[in-house]
Amino acid sequence: MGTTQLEAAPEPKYWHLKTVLSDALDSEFAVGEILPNERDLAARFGVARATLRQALEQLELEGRLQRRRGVGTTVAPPRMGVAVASTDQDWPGASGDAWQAVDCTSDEPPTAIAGMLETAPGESVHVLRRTRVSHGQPVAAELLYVPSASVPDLTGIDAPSGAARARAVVRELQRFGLDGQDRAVELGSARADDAKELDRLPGAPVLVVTTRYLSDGVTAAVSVATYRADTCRLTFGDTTGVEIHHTPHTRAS
Amino acid sequence: MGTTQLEAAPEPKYWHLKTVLSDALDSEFAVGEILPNERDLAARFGVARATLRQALEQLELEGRLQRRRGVGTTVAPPRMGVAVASTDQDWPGASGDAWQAVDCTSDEPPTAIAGMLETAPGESVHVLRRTRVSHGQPVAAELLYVPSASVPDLTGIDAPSGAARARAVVRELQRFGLDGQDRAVELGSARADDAKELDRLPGAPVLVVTTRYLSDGVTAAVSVATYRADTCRLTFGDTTGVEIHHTPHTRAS
DNA sequence: CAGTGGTCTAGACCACGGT
DNA sequence: CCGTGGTCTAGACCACTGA
Repeated sequence: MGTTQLEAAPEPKYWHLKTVLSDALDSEFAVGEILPNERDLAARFGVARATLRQALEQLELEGRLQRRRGVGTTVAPPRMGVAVASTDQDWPGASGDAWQAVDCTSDEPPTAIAGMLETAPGESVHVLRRTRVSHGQPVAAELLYVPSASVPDLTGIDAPSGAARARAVVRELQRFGLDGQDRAVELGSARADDAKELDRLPGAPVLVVTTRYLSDGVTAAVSVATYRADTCRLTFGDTTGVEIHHTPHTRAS
Repeated sequence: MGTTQLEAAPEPKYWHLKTVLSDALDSEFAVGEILPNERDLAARFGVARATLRQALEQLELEGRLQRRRGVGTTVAPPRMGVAVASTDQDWPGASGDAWQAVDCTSDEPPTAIAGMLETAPGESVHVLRRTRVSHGQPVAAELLYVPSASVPDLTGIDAPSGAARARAVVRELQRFGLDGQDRAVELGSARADDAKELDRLPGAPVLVVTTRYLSDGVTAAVSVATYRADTCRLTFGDTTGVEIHHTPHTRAS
């Protein structure tokens, strides 16, 4: 027999702290309420501020807290469900979608994008910037790459750039048939420009949704959308509006 | 005193450091190569170890690095594409899927799950644990909740628990028609049990995929799958095997 | 065993938001 | 201006891995 391991597993302080805080959030705080500042909290729990911050960071990552410099730490509402794909596949800009065109320029795409678009090296494409707002706050920033070949009838548009041109490009795109979409979701950290759009600090965790729009068997456009990982739950499927009470994750059963 | 302010950079040190390291990874290191240890790296860049670690953490979050205690920091291969949904919707356990049944118990589900299953409070359901391996390493751990009503013909099965029973439950599930699936993806941190399964530390960032299986208009089962966020890119759509060269994110355009 | 990353401390200063 | 969270330092010890 021998090794009866009771496993006196030394749980890290910040991990235990996270559990304690999480329970406190459930029982003693209301959504939107402001927590004591980090220095007070650290003193109250008898740990260094860095340790306390490690716990807060995890809770923010899980969407339980929201921290803003100069303001304080508040209890976050449950993550909002954001529909990424419906059963019926549509071009970007289909009527009633939640995206707002911001700008349109012409630029050389990153190599990874150029590879998906199968454009020649150095070839410029239309680069649309769009943002998505849900429940009154920005949830996603998107860069939509559209090769010139996908919007041949754009010559008549006078606006050389800006939101007006962006809408024109989207309008032209919808004249084509859409064969399908390929999507991928991965974790990333917000670039400086996206972070600004999302009202977060650079490096904030984001869910990066890369979508390839297929028309006539070729990639007609590629979209890279970065969603705030702290506030969003991406939904796929038919009943996008269904309420899921709370993420079962990180909660003890 | 560290703050050498000759650089007109309001950019945080760790952020700049991350960029420098990222470029170095592209140009000077091969996949799998071991980096110098954190103390040496910090000294080389003239920063405290904590600051260096902040940069490494971000790079690990983005899937560029892999760190293992007692071993070192290695250059991670590009994220692997993991198919989460195909066009044809299937029950879990459909022939040829990548999941491996591990265990099956009967337990009361978390309240959030019970809400989706619309089971009575306190009612026990089958809880299957499955793991998913891709390219030789574990990528996901799943808990599949199946109400007894969804598998009425399970009485003949002798195995009270374990992998054999898990496979039996899955087999019974497939006898029903599948109306559709609802999926949601969100960021979470690995619970201790999932972390062990995924060969990561507790708290590691994971992509939580919650799937609701609909049959005859009711929720026949709910699955909560946690994917390693550092190594996985979740793919949705028809051409799940398509190679996407590199995440365009976090790379300067 | 030695070396690695993981945790933790007790300070300090900075950047930002609101008053 | 003050108070907040964000960044940074220079140590220390612990837990794990592999030889």
